[in-house]
Amino acid sequence: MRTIMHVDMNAYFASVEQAANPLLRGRPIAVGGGTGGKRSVVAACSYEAKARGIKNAMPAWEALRICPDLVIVAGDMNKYIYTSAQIMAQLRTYTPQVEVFSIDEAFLDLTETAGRCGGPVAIAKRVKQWIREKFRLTCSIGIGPNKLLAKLAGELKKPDGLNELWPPDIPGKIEQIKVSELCGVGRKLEEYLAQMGIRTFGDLHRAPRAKLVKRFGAVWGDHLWQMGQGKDDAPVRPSAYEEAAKSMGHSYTLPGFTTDQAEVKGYLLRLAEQVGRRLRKENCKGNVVHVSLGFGNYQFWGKQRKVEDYLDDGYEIYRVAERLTLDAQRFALRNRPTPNAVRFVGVTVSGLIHDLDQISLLPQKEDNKKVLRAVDAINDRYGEFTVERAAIMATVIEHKSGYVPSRSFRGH
DNA sequence: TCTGGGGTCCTAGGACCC
DNA sequence: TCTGGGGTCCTAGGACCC
Repeated sequence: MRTIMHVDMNAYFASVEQAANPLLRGRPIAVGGGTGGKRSVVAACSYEAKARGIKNAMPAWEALRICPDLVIVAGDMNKYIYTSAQIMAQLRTYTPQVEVFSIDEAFLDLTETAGRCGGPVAIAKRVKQWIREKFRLTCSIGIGPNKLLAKLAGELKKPDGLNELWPPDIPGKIEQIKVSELCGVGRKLEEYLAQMGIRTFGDLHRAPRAKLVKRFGAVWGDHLWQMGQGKDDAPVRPSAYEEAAKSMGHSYTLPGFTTDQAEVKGYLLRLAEQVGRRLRKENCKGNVVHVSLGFGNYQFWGKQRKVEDYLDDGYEIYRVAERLTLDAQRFALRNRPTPNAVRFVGVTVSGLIHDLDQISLLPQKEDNKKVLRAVDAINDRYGEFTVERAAIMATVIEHKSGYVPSRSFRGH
């Protein structure tokens, strides 16, 4: 049997901010996410805020309504990445088998090494102490025979917990856990399972395999059944084996609705340029362009097309995306009382190939390449969109939208 | 009560080829 | 001429995660 440990930082972003600033300690605080302003959401909140009813992903305006003295702090991603990297490095001193699951979560396979360090519980205690002394942060640690049970074990004791879950505890100790606590069971699946009378882990444990397979298909049905038995074969995968990205995209929610085609195209171009820049930075190209528009009321329209060439030039990506949106007009006319009232724009490129310097297929025109590299260099040095195409500038000047491109972040 | 942003994986149906 | 079965590729859409 394996020995797996799951380390989960408690209220990570918010705790880092409280550790850095004594004035924030003991107070309900939230770290803002999204694009900022009215549409921003709570990316992470302190336990004091949780006690007041604040939840992750809650819109900022709602959070302030519930808790007027909530302190909203602008996130500082660099700080979180820096702290996280040091914690992950410390975890690797116990085993090289560390899977960085997200910025604030990791799995360790201690099967080979726990014996030498006095057992998994002793390791967990040392990890918790190190993190507390070094960063003033707490974490929850779960230990079990696989990732599923290790994560669940930690989940049961929050914050600052240390808990074990082994097969004899199935389903006893976790009989009453809601199925939605399981990684992979979201809102919809929870709903479907409830229709079958499956609400708790205990219910799932007793559900016949055939019934689950019949309802959810061979892949998910079997997966759910395995979970119900507390089984999980998934290996801990060290980050060295991290797979290359399969798609890259950016999206933007407008401050309000717009019916102005030119404005929509301006956003489309801007997003395409962002995607292109990232593709070049990561030294890859893609040959499938996806575009999606939101028309309000959760009416989303999307279209994708595979193209002949592999692209990393934002303007070329834009041209494909722009052509794809021609259909969107018809969709909008059919589905919306107000035609073309766009609220959301997204551009994604997939079908990625990586490490182009070695492969060097589909040579681009040399001077065009040089221009792109020069623009990249300037933007790398002075910030995103210091230099952009004239069409984008026109959009910005015209609408003064206050658009701030931002990479997303969120922690739990 | 309602559009945050960036991803991955799975299913299903149609087109096309042999 | 009509029909079959198997495989692959492409697109659309849904669900979920952090």
